[in-house]
Amino acid sequence: MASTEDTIAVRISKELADRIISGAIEPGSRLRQDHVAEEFNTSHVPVREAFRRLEAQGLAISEPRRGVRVAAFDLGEVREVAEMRAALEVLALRHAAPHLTASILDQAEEATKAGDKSRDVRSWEEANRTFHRLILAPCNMPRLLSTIDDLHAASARFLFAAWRSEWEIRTDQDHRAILSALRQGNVESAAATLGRHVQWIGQKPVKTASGRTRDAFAIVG
Amino acid sequence: MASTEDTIAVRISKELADRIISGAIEPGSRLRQDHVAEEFNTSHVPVREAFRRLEAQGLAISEPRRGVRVAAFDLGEVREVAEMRAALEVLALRHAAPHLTASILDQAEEATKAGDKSRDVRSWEEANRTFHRLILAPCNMPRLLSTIDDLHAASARFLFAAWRSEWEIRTDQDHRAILSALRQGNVESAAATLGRHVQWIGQKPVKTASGRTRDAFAIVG
DNA sequence: AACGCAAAAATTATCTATAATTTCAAGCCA
DNA sequence: TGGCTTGAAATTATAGATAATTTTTGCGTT
Repeated sequence: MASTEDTIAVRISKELADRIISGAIEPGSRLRQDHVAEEFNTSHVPVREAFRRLEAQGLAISEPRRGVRVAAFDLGEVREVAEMRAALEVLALRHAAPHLTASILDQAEEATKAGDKSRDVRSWEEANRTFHRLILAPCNMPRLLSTIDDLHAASARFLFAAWRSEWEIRTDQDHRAILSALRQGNVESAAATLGRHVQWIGQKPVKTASGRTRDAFAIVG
Repeated sequence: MASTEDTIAVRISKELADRIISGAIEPGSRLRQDHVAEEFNTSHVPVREAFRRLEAQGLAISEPRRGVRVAAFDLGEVREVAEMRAALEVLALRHAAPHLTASILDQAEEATKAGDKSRDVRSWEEANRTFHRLILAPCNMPRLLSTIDDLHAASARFLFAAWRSEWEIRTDQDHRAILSALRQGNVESAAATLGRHVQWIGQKPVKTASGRTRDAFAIVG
């Protein structure tokens, strides 16, 4: 990671994005530029630029003169992101399919196996993201891919919010079905499965701060 | 337009976005922060934030320590934006359809008529954008709508680059077909037409700086 | 105790100044 | 002539300082 290449603003935005996604900073909490600046030993100018980047990714919300806060989210937004991912990943897959090689599909299968073996959410999420990236990247549509990346970041955030600690091992049949369809050159079937796959919304009871339990939702694909 | 409400950075980014979209600033040309700052009578700090916003919209590209330049584009990107718009606008329409009222559809029809009467690209583009916004906004998916907005900005840029001056009047049958399908409650048909509609890429010979002619491409829907 | 007002503190937004890097052009050498 | 070096000018990136706004706190009143 050539982080020395990056500008300070980029470094800060990446670090903050990580914390927001992982849940280390709570939704709705304020991001204070001077505090962040002090933590990273910089002035607040790069911090403000980092805030603009987070805003663009949908991870933070800025109100003029009233500061920046970590974006909140609800079931509606989980659904929205799921549907956007379905639409865009299907589009990307259709364009990527002609350029997929056996080697790429093998790597994607490895990623699936890694996901199935994962004993915690974080490593499952990473493997899952790798799978999707591998089969979509050959579409060669940079704007589409970067939009999908932002949606994956949002997905991961929802996921970590719901499955903070416990995670049960599960084998991903969808990934396998997608790979098998692609290997047979059946792009339509692969696309259809992918579209259904990323719209599957998992549900899980979680304890709230007040001790009560409610259902949390997240995209699990 | 309560531009006094906006922060200086937002005002600058809006103005620069306008110029980039209209073609007043050429693709590839550098945006120099001190020059922009001087023009807007500010320091360069808000200018830098404006640059980050333009970057997020895909209108500018920033290379660390080497400055920001207006994003270039080619036929591939025109196609990419067209396909993303098709996928996302269809999604938005499906969700908006149940909330569409007769009044909204009437307004959309007015927008279509305004487009048909337009004698220049700029007013046609505005009417077209109004039409799409009207029928999609009720989907109530803010993230989706803002992504679509950015894609419309890109579309407009391609359009203005191709049809800088001449524009021929044309009646938009697609818009009418979409409205009629929606009035009959036939969402699937409306969505299918919309998907085809925004992927239609117009082609037009334009004179290059060197006096030669080449084909320019743009999304015309 | 609850409410509202006012002063103090904190915070954001912007400006000015400085350091670091890149660009560009003139001069030099092969 | 052509490519390379070098230094000046331009430009970006960051720091430090200031003005303006918002939030918090504390006090007095009901």
